[in-house]
Amino acid sequence: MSDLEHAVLGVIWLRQPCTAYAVRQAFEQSPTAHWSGSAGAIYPLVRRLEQRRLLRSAARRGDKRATRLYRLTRRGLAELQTWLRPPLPDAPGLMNVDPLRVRVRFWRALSARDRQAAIEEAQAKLRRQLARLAARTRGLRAAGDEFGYLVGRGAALSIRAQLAWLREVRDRLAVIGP
Amino acid sequence: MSDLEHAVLGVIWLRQPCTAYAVRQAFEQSPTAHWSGSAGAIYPLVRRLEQRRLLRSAARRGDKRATRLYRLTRRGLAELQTWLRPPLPDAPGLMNVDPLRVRVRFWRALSARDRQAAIEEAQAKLRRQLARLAARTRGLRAAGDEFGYLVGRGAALSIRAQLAWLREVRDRLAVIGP
DNA sequence: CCGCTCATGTAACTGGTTACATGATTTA
DNA sequence: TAAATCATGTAACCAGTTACATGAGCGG
Repeated sequence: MSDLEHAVLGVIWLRQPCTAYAVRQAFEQSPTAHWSGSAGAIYPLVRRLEQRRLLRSAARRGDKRATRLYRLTRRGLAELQTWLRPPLPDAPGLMNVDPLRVRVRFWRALSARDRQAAIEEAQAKLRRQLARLAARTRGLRAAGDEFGYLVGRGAALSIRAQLAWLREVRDRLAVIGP
Repeated sequence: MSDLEHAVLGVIWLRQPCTAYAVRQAFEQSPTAHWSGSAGAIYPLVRRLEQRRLLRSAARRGDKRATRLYRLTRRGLAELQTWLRPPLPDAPGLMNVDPLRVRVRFWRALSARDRQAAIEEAQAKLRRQLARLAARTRGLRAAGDEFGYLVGRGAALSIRAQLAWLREVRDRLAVIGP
């Protein structure tokens, strides 16, 4: 089972009973762009999870649409817990993937001016992202969503690490020149 | 064009002239597990890049195999630079994806004991990864690979941020209890 | 000469995305 | 009542993985 399948299980567990549409929104509104929450991904996936008896569903009463409300079965919760508990994926699979870092590997191909510009743009975008995230995270904390808050903190620390790293990159490149 | 295609362009630019096989190894040996560097990905991709005149290739002299040595064309280098220069992807696409953070979002489904165990395992794996990375990065610095070194520093800072975050998670969960 | 590494390749599959389509319900 | 949102779905596509196959070159 893929990480997306497990994450969907998790989202439904947090919000149950909820529709597949609500799951889509949860992914669409997520600050990371890793999963789009596209209809073509979510609806077939949710159906698969129900066929495997990890989810069960019921029609929303007094709704003439095909709307279905999903909940986790006991097996579904067990599967979610197995995914969350040790053993975790190996260290490489645990390391996060940074699209900025991927690019910097090849910055030798850039002029000093272009590097400078790239650093400044990345800093600006990351700072804006950090501000958005902070607002969002405060809301979660106020709403009593402890784990949502912690995840927000993790994202913030991660962006700060990126910013600190960018400063290091800037300083070092200034020293070594073109 | 995908990030992998651009990254392949970058790897070849750094090592040219080099074989597609060498590109595969570069991805396989990378500390992140994001791209496997599988044959089924790399060989067709490199051929595509050559058809688009971003790469050119020649047979290795005195080698009766089908070995081909690739270089970037002027267009290939221009394409690489365009990818590296601003505008960068939007902030969400610039944020890194952390498989650990994804899981913690759902830790409410875990008992206090299991959370504790998960934290400890993650810490252990991240510390080991950090040690491996440090050794590797020292080597790059010694070899005069300035950008390789900086990327290693970025990865190290990122792992340290993860570890700092895990400490925060541990402390906070200890306070709020089950 | 045997086994390992170098080197290329393909077929079947998987796990998504994009784009489109439909219709019920709610809100201005 | 029109527009926006809720809600589900599918077809075509795409990028990348797994697994397999082939063969040259090289070191012990």
